[in-house]
Amino acid sequence: MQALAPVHTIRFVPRDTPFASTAPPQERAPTAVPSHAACVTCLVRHVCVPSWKEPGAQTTLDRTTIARRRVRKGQSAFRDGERCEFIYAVRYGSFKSVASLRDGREQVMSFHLPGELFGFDGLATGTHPTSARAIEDAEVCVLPYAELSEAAGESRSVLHHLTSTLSAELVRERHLAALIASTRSEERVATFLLNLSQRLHARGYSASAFQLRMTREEIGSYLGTTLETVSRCLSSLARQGFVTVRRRQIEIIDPEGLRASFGSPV
Amino acid sequence: MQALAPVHTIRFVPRDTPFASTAPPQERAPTAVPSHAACVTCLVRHVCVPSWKEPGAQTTLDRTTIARRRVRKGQSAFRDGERCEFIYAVRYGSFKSVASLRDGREQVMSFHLPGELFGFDGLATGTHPTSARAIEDAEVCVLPYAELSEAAGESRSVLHHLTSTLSAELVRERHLAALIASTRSEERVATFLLNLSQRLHARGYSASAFQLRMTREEIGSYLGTTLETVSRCLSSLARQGFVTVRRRQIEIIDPEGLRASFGSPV
DNA sequence: CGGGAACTTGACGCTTGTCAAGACGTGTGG
DNA sequence: CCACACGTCTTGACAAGCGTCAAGTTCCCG
Repeated sequence: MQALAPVHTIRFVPRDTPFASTAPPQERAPTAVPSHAACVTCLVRHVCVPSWKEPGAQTTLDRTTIARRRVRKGQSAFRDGERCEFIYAVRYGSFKSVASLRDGREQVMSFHLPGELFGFDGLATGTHPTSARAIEDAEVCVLPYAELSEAAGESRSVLHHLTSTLSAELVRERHLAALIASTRSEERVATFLLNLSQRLHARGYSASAFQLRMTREEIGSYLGTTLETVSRCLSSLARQGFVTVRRRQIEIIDPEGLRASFGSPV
Repeated sequence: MQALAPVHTIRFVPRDTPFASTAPPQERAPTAVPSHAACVTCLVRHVCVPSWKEPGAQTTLDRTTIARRRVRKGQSAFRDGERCEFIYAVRYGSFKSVASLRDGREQVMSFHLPGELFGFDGLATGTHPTSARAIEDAEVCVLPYAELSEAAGESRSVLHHLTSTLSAELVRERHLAALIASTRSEERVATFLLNLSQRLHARGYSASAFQLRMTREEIGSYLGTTLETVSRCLSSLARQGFVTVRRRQIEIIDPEGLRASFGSPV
């Protein structure tokens, strides 16, 4: 448990690092020195909640202790039906949000990569409608939502970031629904790879070479198809020379071609 | 243009009114008397933004003039690419949110019924990613987002409603994605009817008999299928005795059976 | 009353789901 | 260190679901 302090928006993450190891990525010395230890060394702090407020401002969040929590592969950050009291920030590792279908199957609703926030789906009812399960060993920061909300009341900047983040989530879900609704499975898989690539790139990793953290089955569930079809589509994309695929190791060889042939339809 | 005043949460809408006419539903005398004329007579005020704040509180919104705007069938409340400056509340009529696909087709992302808010998708980037087109003659209240945001900073209750509304939208989109991803077209159509029924019921209309405001093609686009398949599914559901369908006039005869056979998979 | 939009229904073929067999990789225990 | 077992992935064959094309009907609006 460590208190949170002002952190400015600084990019210090090395670019073009392959997103390959399951171990936490190496942390480097920041190029500027924020005042508190907990976030200073965090790989993803420049997109995280502490960077939301006006530089120099003080909010409730600054007086709040923020827990870090290890979550082992297969364990949940929160479960379906639990009260929604926290927002989570991925420090390293990856998560999936899953809903339990009546027939016992699981529907994957989204994936959460390092530096991304999750848990907003419980704000509406106060109860999480999904579970957030780690798909590899992971660590999260646990932000009490009451304090975050309080900070939003104190700082226009925090409020703005909060609503923007929620709206961005909303748009992402819409894109997914539109993707599934309007395209064939090969295009869905291609778009999924481009999307992963872009998100990893935005976090300082390589956009062209990365390792999938999820199984074919999870991708299939997410994209509204089956693991066999995902496998076939990956093989097909590789045969066409857009990517190379070796199990979970992906290399995007022709991103422009991919975008041109399958780029997001919206 | 009329100023907005405190409005308490009052249910005065008659229940079990068929959702049939395209004309604005008749307005009745409220059972309690809020202090301002503009919202007093509004059919949907008890779910609208003015009801968000603490009873008796004053916020920026109370000093803001709120425009009403008629939108004729086929016209847009806002277009794809426009700056997002307003949130819209449907007074009467219905809207669809559509994204333009690269190939020129249109993807329907959601429908907005009387009493519902829309326009939140533009908060993330400041620009609307979709157009909101009236699918029948409609009227909206136009709430300046800057003032709404300001009011959220002033009132915890407004802030809470704002984030809850955004989160609820998020959950709705997720449900849609999950529905399209995990079910056959007949189940999608059945779920769509149940969802419409529930939303209309929540607004005081009949849950069992209503009129579709959208074409088969729009439903098909929304559900990730084609107008022909929608038509076939409606016929099939009718043949099984769950509903009666006469063009756009829907009657849900066996809601329990529908829910049991096709009820939302999540 | 006429024209067109919206809808229904049928026939056919493509995409994809399902079932099955086998390959590859990884972790575990002898 | 090797063998084995299990999870994951690939590929093939077949069938079902649904998209596409087409023809005809109903309804609404001018």
